[in-house]
Amino acid sequence: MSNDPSAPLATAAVTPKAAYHHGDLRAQLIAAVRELVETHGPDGFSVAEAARRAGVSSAAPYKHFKDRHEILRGVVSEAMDRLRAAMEEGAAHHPYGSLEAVAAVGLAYVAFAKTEPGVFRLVFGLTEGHENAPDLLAKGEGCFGVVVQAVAACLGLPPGDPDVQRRAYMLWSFVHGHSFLTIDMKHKVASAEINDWDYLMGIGRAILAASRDGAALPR
Amino acid sequence: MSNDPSAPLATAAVTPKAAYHHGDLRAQLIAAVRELVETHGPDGFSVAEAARRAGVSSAAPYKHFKDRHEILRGVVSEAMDRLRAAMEEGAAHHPYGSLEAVAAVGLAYVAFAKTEPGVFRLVFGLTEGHENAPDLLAKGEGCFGVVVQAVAACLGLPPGDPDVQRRAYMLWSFVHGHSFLTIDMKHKVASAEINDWDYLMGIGRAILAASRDGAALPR
DNA sequence: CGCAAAAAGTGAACGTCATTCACTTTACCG
DNA sequence: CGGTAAAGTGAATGACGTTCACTTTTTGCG
Repeated sequence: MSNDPSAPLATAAVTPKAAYHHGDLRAQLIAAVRELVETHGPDGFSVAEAARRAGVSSAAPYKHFKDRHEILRGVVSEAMDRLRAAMEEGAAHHPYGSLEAVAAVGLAYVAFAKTEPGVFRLVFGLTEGHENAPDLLAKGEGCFGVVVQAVAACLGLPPGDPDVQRRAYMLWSFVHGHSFLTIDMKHKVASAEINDWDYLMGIGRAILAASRDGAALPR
Repeated sequence: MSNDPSAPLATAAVTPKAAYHHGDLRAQLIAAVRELVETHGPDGFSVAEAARRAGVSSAAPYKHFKDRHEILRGVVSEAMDRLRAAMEEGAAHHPYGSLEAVAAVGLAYVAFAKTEPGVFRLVFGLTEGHENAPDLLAKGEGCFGVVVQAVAACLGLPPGDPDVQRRAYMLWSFVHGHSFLTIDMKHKVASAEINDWDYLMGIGRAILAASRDGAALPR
């Protein structure tokens, strides 16, 4: 739902429950909050300011969201859709099963973190009201699935293979950590001059190449 | 400063600027905020509640901190001291230059994240008022230095060697990502049954063992 | 077509919070 | 011993989150 980030301004009955008075507020609120999170950090957002930007009263958002947390969850949900799409598109630009495809998935991940650091942090920092949100869990699983699929194709193994799962998790840890350290600038030693593509190709090679001998592989 | 987390309750003139009326409020506020961050998440903390727990009025904290952000920074600073100490202690339990020492540093890192997930997230999620905080940057550098030193000793190279820096950064990315994914439970596939020690030893071996041939090493 | 019910939005209200200010109280130092 | 500066108080201010009683609009249906 709400797959189009830029909602039409005219009187469009997109969904039966979306355009009574305003014109799809829900989506506009999410967009406003996304902007606020990006510019003022994950904490520097307020329902009031989002409502102000959408041109409605500060009570209007509560017709579409139960909490402030639910608005955040909406932003996260939308962001995870975009992240997954970016990862899939990255893989699609390279031959199926190639190491490049794996690296491209990671590159899309890092690029997302660099482009939208505030939202990225929000996605992986949400703790308040998200624990029991099955949709977000499922989307996280979906993102991980993209990695798993690329790794499985590269190794020529089924996605359910535990070795595939383990290597995919390792790659994800690596890319996730690199993304966070990059946007945190808690490194400034090596990361600044790191070429992400070379870095990711190297990591992928190190983790996937060991499949044949298994010597340097953990466990 | 304020190296003792449990401040004495009696009238103790620990520092000339610490025990006029209350009894080292500053430290008690930081402790209270640390608790709040841990139980209610990084956002669910308020100056008022911290002051309440310390038994002072809600205006008292502003005699010790400029902002709420400055309190957070205090918590982060103290946490980074503890993190670094834990990493050093981990390394000290193993022979100097051993692979085990490197893994122990990582294990301490992961353990910290597991023990204090809220504070851990705060440390690496602080974006509001921390950009120009040279002390925090320096402490982050200090933590990274522990990794660098262990890696340098293991490889028999000087800490300034670019190869050491690069490998240390890779290890850090890995451990950082694994820590985050663990506490986020954004994995639930493999991480739950992962034995951290074996995992970290394997990672260390994979990244440091390639020093001799360099075949599977990135770039 | 016409109307009732539900959806969507408003404005005021309440309690909480962050922050400031004028003020008291207390410890220290010359 | 008296002054000064640190440490703490309490009230005030403005913003925010959330609720509530209310209006307005849309829609579904007889």
